[in-house]
Amino acid sequence: MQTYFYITHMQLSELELIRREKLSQLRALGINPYPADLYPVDNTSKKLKESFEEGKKVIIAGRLMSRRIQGKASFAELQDADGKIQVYFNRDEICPGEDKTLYNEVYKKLLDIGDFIGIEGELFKTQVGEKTVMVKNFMLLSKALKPLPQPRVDADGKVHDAFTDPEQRYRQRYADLVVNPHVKEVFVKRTKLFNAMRSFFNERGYFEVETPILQPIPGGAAAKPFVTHHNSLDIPLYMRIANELYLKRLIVGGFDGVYEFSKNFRNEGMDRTHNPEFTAMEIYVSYKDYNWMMDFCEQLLEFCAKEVNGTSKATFGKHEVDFKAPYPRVTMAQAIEKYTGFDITGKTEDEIREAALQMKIEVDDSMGKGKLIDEIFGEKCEANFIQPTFITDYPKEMSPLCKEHRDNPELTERFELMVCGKEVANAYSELNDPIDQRERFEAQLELANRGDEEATAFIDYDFLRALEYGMPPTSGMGIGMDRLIMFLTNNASIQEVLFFPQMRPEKKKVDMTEDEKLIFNILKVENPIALEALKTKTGLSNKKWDKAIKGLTKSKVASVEKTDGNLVVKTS
RNA sequence: GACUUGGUAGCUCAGCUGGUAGAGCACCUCACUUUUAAUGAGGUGGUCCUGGGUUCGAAUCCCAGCCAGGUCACCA
Repeated sequence: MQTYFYITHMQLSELELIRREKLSQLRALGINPYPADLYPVDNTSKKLKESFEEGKKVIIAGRLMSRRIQGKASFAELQDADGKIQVYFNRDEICPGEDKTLYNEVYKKLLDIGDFIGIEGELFKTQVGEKTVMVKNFMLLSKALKPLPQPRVDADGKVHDAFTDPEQRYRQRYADLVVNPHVKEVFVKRTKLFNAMRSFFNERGYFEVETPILQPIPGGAAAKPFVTHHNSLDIPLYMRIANELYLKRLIVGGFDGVYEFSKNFRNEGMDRTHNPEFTAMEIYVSYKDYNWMMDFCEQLLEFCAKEVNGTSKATFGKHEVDFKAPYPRVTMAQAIEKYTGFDITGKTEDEIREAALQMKIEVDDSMGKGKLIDEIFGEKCEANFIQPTFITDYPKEMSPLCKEHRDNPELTERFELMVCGKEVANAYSELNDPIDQRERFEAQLELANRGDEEATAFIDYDFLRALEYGMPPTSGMGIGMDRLIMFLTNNASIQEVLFFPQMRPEKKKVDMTEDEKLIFNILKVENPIALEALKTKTGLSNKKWDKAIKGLTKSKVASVEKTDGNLVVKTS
């Protein structure tokens, strides 16, 4: 028990120990640092600044974020959900009587930056004109035991000591949000985007639904799924990689338009633009085609951009992007011809492979015609589309869920929306011919067997059964929500737009090293013990011994004492 | 996965060819009743990411590993 106590104490920094000490001093004064009572807040920092009234009585609450103490008076900043406001603590205002404890002890000595406090006071303006709350009474609402990072802004608006280390910011997003208002703003915009899309769809009568996240067959996209296991059914289940096939089942079931914000999971690599879980929005509307969906998409995005940023324009890195509709529509063949000079129309697989080789694009025998075209597009064209552009009419082979093009059986009625060289949306005239769909699934299976990792290796027979009951002509679209919000908030990294991006687990620091435990176990048997004897018993090398015994004495588990000229080790 | 940069106090960072670990802010003590990066004086605070190696001596050099960022590849 004792060991545990000392070790845990060792891990606390001086600042943390001081705050714990303050905690017990507060309790000694009869102050509960974590009171249960409701605190009757009637204002926010934002409201106070917007509708300022000299002398108005207000009750606010928030975190203490900075303090400027000048003896018997002090200015501080209180931060609530809306921002910060200056508060003024004056000893004689807070303690009108003889007892000045509340100011001298509680406020000056026992409060810390980061503590939540409630304040009753009156509005006034300082000599410099700063809108301020004159504190008449205050109450500790919650004590902070860990010190926050403290970025400060100087007179020129320059930020000093900003909390910037990405690892710490992502692992401790709570701290990031407290001290970095611009980070909070990103997530406010994220939610605005979701709300904007919802209202756009709802106004048009489309219906928000929920479909399974645990699926027996992971369909609707080509991606490696996470596998889990259901105990009582004793079957494998997969975390969804897409929700497409379920939403189409609902169109079969008779809904005119359904949409879902779908948390998807893909067991693939992580990088600046990929997180294992991410959010897609998928919408399906019956009796429409992909031409209609392009109109719908550009109107949707213009609306969303304006709702989020107040303008259709957005800055992304060095690019200025304008989401104002309409967007250019370019077929894949036109795009390839424009950027490579090669016309793919009517060419055989071998001719295209030859062309790709001449463009120095890596190809292999597992690649079919569609895959080759996709490679050429990805390599030579994609990056050129900065302003929102619809790329249309993808090769059939790449699009197993998409209806064949009405004018060309080698193509499909599909578009992707490119922004800054990246895909933001993907849409089809949905394939609703059950026999064609079955053949496409089988072709995918064959591609998968041929070694194409992107091809789908599962056939969802229940989905085919649904199609056999009849699905009306339907157009569907998926939008990568994380990617879209990256564009709208000018963030190059997906981690900046997710509250809690996936990270490798933090390693727990061991309380005692193996060598320290070895020494400690000997001490438990023989205590005190001569230093030389102890060292011999451990059998440790000089270096290891030195390190281990210093570790123990430092954490005050053991101490070395000199008695009669002999060094003796004993536990503390 | 490859390459690359980094990990030193609560935060931001410095630390040269190896020689007793530093600064600013924060924190603690004192002074200061309208300041705003408040101010003045004094002080405390370190597993230099981890583990090996070289060396009389390693934050520094070498090897291996962990974590993170970036670039590229792969992948939606």
